[in-house]
Amino acid sequence: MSATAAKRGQKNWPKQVEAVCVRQGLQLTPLRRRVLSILGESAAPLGAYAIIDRLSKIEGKQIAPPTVYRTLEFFAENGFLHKIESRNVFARCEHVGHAHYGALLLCETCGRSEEIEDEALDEFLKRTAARAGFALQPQMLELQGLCKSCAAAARGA
Amino acid sequence: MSATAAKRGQKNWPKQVEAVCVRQGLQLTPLRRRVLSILGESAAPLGAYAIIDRLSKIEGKQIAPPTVYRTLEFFAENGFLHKIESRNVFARCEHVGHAHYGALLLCETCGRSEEIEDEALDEFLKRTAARAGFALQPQMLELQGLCKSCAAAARGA
DNA sequence: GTCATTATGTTATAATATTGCATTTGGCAA
DNA sequence: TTGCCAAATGCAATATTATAACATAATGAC
Ligand SMILES: [Zn+2]
Ligand SMILES: [Zn+2]
Ligand SMILES: [Zn+2]
Ligand SMILES: [Zn+2]
Repeated sequence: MSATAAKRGQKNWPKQVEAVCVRQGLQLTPLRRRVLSILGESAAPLGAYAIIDRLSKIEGKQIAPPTVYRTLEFFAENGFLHKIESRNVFARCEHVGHAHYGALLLCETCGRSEEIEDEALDEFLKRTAARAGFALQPQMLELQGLCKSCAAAARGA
Repeated sequence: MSATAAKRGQKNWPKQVEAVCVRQGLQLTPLRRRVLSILGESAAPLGAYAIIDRLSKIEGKQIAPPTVYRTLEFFAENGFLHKIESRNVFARCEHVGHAHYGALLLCETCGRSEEIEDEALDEFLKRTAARAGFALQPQMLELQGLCKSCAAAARGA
């Protein structure tokens, strides 16, 4: 994805979420809108406490963790957000409303994540796991590496 | 892998670790041996605080977290242990001394983990990520699902 | 033995996340 | 409208996971 496309995705994400909420009768409350906006503006996925801090600034008073964790849970349950378990951060879903076969590509240098959909990957994994008698759940892989620009920078250095 | 083979692996793991330590001149101290034995006897991967509790029982006094975290770090750095980031637990490496291409298959029901080596999987992932301009680090995947026996039990239920 | 290095002990604290319960809000039926 | 229920939020306490900082002890090289 180009940098332009990434920016477009970032800008559109709150609107996409709002559209799905309207369609499905989900309450997009003021609190949820504020958290949506915080997540929407971040270049890289955010941790819960980073969100708590920003929200507290906006509200002008200290917000307690459960407030934010519950909001994040709401977004994750409804497919708007991915929790990245290997880093304890939350990333916008870049395919709101789509089926999810694929992976999150996580850059170790800049912290950004990119989401790819790939049914062939899903199939490959299922077959690989099946050889060991294992039945995989549907899931987003977390793959660690370097994004295009950080890899280029590393080569240049 | 059969249940018998799994049991063999479990029994042999401390000995394999010891052999590698001797070969590489790594100190297998009394503390490390005790932690090795705790990990060697567990059916499923253990969290740091589970290890702290068991070790404290064995030693007859409360062991502090850094003691255990440092021991786990030693095992992980030397390729004897995998930290499972999605669950905050530590699993015996089932291929001590081998190259690592592959995945940890994690059972959501019984908590056990199984390690597979698969160079083709590694290749597939690299190519998939490369299409997005991403350069993957070598890494063990974490794949969530049901192990053979738990999947069978679930079908039977 | 001296010294440097590695390993362990200990205290405190950081970072991440959840429980439980009180209060408020929003939707809806009588 | 009013009363009610369910969903959402506020809030305090606490649980869980992990690290920092510094002191002491053990080990190995010379
Ligand atoms: Zn997604
Ligand atoms: Zn990057
Ligand atoms: Zn391994
Ligand atoms: Zn199982």
